[in-house]
Amino acid sequence: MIKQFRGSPEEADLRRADSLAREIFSDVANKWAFLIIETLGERTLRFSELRNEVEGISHKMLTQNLRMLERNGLVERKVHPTVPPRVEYTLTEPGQALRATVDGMCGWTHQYLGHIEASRSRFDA
Amino acid sequence: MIKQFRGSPEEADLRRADSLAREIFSDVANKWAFLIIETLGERTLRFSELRNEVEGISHKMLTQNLRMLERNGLVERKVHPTVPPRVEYTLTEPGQALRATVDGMCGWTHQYLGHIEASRSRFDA
DNA sequence: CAGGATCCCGCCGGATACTG
DNA sequence: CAGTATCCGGCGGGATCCTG
Repeated sequence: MIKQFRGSPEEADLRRADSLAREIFSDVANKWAFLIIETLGERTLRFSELRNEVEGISHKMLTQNLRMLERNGLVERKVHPTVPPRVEYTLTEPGQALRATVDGMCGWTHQYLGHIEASRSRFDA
Repeated sequence: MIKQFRGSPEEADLRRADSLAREIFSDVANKWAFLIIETLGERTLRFSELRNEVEGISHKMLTQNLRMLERNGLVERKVHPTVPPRVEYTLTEPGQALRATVDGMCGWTHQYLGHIEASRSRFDA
């Protein structure tokens, strides 16, 4: 990504920004994060609701990814101090922005389902 | 995703399509695949060129992901029967379509870099 | 109900060596 | 140069138990 500015004073900053970008990319570009974002959509859901709707996710993976998303400011975590506790998750504005991308990928998947299935059959032969 | 059509004759097909979609999603929604797609862009690159440009990827991960992408019909693999061998990889049309999504995510990352960094600092405190 | 802590198995993925 | 095969350490992630 960085090819120019070799040795220039801006270089250090650019490298930092670049490595941070890569780090964020690694965090977020994972299957579970995407599915969570997609499931949340514009709704507000509780932990257990997410657990039920994101098919196949384990307790642990859900908490881990929610923490990660919260840390990066993509979801807001709201705790209601009741008993039993009630914790709600909502996409923030950056989260919503990313959701547009994830939506795009879902659309892509459905659009090319046929192509892909055919390609697989060809390849596996 | 599937809520309607319970018990209808279409149900089986829908379930298949759905599970296939999830499978594709799991395949493709991973860091290395994204970075490879992004790196390829509109160019045609050799194995070793990819290895150099996709920073930090190992030999093994590169081959694995290229195979996966080829199998799903996202990249075309062209072998030149010369010695030494020359193998070139190019995004197919479905691959290009997905690249649009990945590009979107890259843009997103850079756009919200500041927000995210700030959010992290807050969270880590 | 939300979620930390722990245990532990499986496989992910890096390093290395070998073929065409 | 591109790619397969093998080995193996580390951690990913599931299952389970425990708190507020």
